[in-house]
Amino acid sequence: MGRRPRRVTSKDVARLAGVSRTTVSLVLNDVPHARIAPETRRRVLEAARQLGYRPNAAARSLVRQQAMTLGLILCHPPAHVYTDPFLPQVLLGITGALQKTEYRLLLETVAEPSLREDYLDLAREKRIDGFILSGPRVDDVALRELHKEGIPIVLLGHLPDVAIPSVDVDNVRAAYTAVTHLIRLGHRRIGMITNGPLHYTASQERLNGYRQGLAKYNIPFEPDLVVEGHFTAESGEEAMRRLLTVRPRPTAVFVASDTVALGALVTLRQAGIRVPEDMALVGFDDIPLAAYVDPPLTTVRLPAYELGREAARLLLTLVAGESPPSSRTVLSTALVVRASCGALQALHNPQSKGGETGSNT
Amino acid sequence: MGRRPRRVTSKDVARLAGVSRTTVSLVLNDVPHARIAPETRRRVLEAARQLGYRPNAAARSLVRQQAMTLGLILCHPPAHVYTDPFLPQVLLGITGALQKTEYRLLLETVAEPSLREDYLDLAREKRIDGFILSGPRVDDVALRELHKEGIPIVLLGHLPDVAIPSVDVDNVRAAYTAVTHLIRLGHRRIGMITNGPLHYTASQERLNGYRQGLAKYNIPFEPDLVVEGHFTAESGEEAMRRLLTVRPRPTAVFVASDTVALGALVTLRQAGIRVPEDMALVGFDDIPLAAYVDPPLTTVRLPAYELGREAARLLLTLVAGESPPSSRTVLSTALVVRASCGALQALHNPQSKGGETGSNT
DNA sequence: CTGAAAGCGCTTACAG
DNA sequence: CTGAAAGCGCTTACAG
Repeated sequence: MGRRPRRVTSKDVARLAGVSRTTVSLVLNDVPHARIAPETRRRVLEAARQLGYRPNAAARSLVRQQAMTLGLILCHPPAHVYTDPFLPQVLLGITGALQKTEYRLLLETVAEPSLREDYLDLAREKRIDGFILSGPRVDDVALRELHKEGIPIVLLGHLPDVAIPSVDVDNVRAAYTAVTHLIRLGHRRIGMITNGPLHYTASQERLNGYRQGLAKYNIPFEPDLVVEGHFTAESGEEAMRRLLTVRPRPTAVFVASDTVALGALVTLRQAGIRVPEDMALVGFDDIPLAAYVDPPLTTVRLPAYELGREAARLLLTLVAGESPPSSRTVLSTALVVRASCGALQALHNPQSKGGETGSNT
Repeated sequence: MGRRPRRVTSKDVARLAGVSRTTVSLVLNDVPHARIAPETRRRVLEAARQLGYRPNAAARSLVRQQAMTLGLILCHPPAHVYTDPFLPQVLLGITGALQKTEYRLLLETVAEPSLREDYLDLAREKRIDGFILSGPRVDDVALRELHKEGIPIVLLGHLPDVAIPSVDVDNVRAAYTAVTHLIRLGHRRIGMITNGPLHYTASQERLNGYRQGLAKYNIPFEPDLVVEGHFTAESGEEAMRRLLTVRPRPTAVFVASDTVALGALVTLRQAGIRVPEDMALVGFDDIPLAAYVDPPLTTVRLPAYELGREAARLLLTLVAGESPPSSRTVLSTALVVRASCGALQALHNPQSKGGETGSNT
């Protein structure tokens, strides 16, 4: 490590350009109503360039009362984040939307117990001007508090009966589509493995979609046919084992997470149950690898990149003080039909991997 | 959006506690040599609590000349980040290490062309006190410049002939282990699919490990048997197709990325080539799903969480002005033997599917 | 068209 | 043991 070079401040630039710091600031910030002589402007720009001057972010934040930083708060249990093949895309969507702006992204992961403290402080210290909260929980009181205080917040996912702007997919509808797809393929006895515990809004909603799908076709709901997953492939393995003990055995299973579905697939393989011949499977998420497992997974595509991008855009309008066009953005999902549901087989096209897609919106 | 409540500053706390702002600062920061009367301290603490006071981060940064923020710069092409099942774990490792500290994490993704500008500015604006750079590239000049200026930097990965502290695995050795494992199983004709283009240090090194493995056993290196992957499963599909045209055909392939290997697996399936009976496969990374594909992937485990954690720890000592115990941390990898390499079959593992267990020689 | 001055909210010598 | 004052590096009315 070398020694830090002397800091260069606006004072240095002013001196070199032979103007005041005011003028330096005016020029560098391109202040609208400031009329600066072209020659002066040139001199300032040149001096700044020559000195490699960059305005100090802290000083600027202090005077502007803006951190120029947005937060991304990840409220998932470690087990989830760990296997989340989804996060990178969301991240890319967010940073993509921020790219042309002066805003930067602060990342915070929140362990369960300390929910409150952490991002409350982040906002109160004015380290961030607003934030995206991924994986909001119903029991999160700090969140409602912050929202009341006027901190710009966007939920990735959503919360019932809270007016916080959100970006999400219609989980109910998506699950409904997945299940009715199986029903139309002739299945009447369809199991479900949830993606996570039911206090996660998304888990609950996907379960609702499953029930609505059954109801639509007058298939009675059987609690025994629903097993809870816990985000991991491992939990899918176990859930499927449980499901296989139910009699009569289901002929199809809707697994509300591809990662969990991969675990289920392993159990099926070990039990010598062929997919889709003996058991049809539909997943959820369309993780990048869903097309590459055997058999390729029929699943519901979640627009991860777009979710991140839209959340960031929404937050950007919020911190700009504008009111957003809509405070609840719902992006559409699409059923991606591959081999695991058996639909392709019915079409005598066992090789296909891309599959047909049908939008559900 | 409600209206922002009046900011509470140290002045408010001082007034309520009946002391000066100096005393407030002294108490709240627990300044070592300040002797504050217990009763005064209590009053200050109580006032701060009552008002929900949190020191303004910008003001604090300005006076301390520390942003209390560390950067994580992701220098991967979008295609890589997109499918990186690895990033969440690294992230968790980093935020875990930062949890007990006052440092926060700023995330920056860098698209190829604009390499220079972006994080140069971040550092020059003093928005970050130092950073972790993931995926350093040999042609990155900005990086060397910043390092010369004394900005604390830790490389996730490493660069030849640069004295920047780094955290990495020994890619050469890991690849060597993977390849010699195949050789010991009897293979003599072993192909390789790289994880990415060879200007990535890691890709180059894994290729070197492959060559060293062959050399050790006096197996001549054949350029035709090496095909470049590009981080994605799709690229693995294509690479394997190319490899299958080589005559005589390899009996085993080392794929330096699990994600890429999954693509290779698809090609093999489509060609009716059984793994491991007709073709043995060893991957790299041990992505969370490696154990859940068919056949389960033998691979090299990369300690993703630990890499993130160690990088953060190293950076923390650097920004604290201390010199680190070692400026090059090398974490160890481990060969994880599953079914795809055929080793389990040789042991008469009951799990293995039917078919001959013929020797691979 | 440009500059002097105040102020953002802290911390930290320096007095007392 | 505690307070008045300076200063971190900017921006922004306000004069001129």
